[in-house]
Amino acid sequence: MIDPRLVADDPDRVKDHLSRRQQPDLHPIVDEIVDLSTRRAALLTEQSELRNQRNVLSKQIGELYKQGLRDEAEGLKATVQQGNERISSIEAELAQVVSTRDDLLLQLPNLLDDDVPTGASEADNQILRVWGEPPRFDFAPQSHVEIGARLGILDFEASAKLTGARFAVLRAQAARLERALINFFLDVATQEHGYTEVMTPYIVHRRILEGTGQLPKFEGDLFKLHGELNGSDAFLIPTAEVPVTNLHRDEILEEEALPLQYAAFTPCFRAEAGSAGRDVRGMIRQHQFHKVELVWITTPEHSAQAHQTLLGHAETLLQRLALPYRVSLLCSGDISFAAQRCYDLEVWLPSQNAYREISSVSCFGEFQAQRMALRYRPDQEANRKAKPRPAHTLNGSGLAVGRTLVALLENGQRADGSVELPEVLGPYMGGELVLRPPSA
RNA sequence: GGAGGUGUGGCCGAGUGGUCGAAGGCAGUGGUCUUGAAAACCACCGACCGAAAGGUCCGAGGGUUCGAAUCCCUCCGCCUCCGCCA
Repeated sequence: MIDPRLVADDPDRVKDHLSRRQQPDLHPIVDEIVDLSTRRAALLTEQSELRNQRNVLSKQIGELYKQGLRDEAEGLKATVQQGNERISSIEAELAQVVSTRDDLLLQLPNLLDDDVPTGASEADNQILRVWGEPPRFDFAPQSHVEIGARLGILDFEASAKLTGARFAVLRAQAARLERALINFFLDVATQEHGYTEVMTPYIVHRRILEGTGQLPKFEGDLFKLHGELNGSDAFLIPTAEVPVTNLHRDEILEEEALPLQYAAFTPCFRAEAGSAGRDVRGMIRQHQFHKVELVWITTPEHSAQAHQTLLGHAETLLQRLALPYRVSLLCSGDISFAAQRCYDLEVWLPSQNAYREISSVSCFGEFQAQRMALRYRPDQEANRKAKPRPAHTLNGSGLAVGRTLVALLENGQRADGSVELPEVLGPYMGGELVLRPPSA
């Protein structure tokens, strides 16, 4: 979340960012937070004074008893009891004020980075560069659905039997290709780009999702477990970002330990609420898909550079796979709730004659760190205590596995119905780099 | 699922309802000593809120009390045994 102090001190700046995000309707929330912060400060001061009085008097009572001065002690007790009543009412109001303020704070999206272009929609995103050439076909290119059916490796009828729409069954070479991509992505990340691989739970508690910003606003996008798990509401993760970024919540990391770089393969579960009718066919938009996610935890001084590095890591993967893609910088109206700056990598899909998102590389600044109490202690000069500061977090897909598989099938398709895969996957596919129909 | 135990500062580990934010040890930091290092010795050494005074934090949340790390309740984590299971 945004630093509560910043909201209180410079509400106009916050409102300006909300306007850029096309959300001026949130302005009243800012004003409310300012009021609540003022009230909170007053209550805190009064509470602190009363507690001090209680502590002082309680000590006196103890001593009076030791000296056998019971009557004097009883008199003080009455005073303390009176104070306690006032403390109780202050505490009640304080709890109310703080929880209301925090609820509101959690609803505010992140501040935007200066270089985020102002715009209303996807159409205003800035295309930064285009890599590779969309392949030319001397036949009408088919979609991965047709290709997969002809090869007998994508089976949407089977998945429909199991769980209905927006699921897929992968067979034979498709299943192997999915697994190959996972391993390829993880190997590059861990062996070349310095990431530590982690495997995490795929079910997390509510507060974990609040930490990364999916909750409280987007509960409808998530699959929620029925009933509680270990004492809390629990959800299927929509991305590895959630468990991985939260790995160090409630910690204070030493600056010299930063940056932390994690790579995680997980399935991702998304309800896809509100996307009815969009991309219903095929593997583009699924309730369950696989993704390798790259996560950074670093300092405010290094996060901008880290963002570029991370972007480069994701791009490397597309380049090795020889998939044509472009990079865009999301505008203020299209960028997600928690992000401060975000690049999308979009891969070329011949069947759609369009670039489609395959990776989203975001810098969150301290937004997530504030929410999850993820801090670091800056390197300090001798004898000078350095206060802990919120760390900066980043993440990027590296890459979405299902969509990569789709892109490979569609870009690698040939007139005879076979598909040619890039060289780099050789070791992962047992050297079989051409997928052929069963009869061929 | 059944039974029992346990949860204190970076780590280990004392702790009685009252002056405990918490003994002691280790680690760490600064210093004395030394040519240097080690050893020894001395000092410092948690976090949060606050301009400050001061306040809060002994797994979490409630309760009892003038006062709770210490008593009571609920929850969570960890450990051991049994059962079940990949």
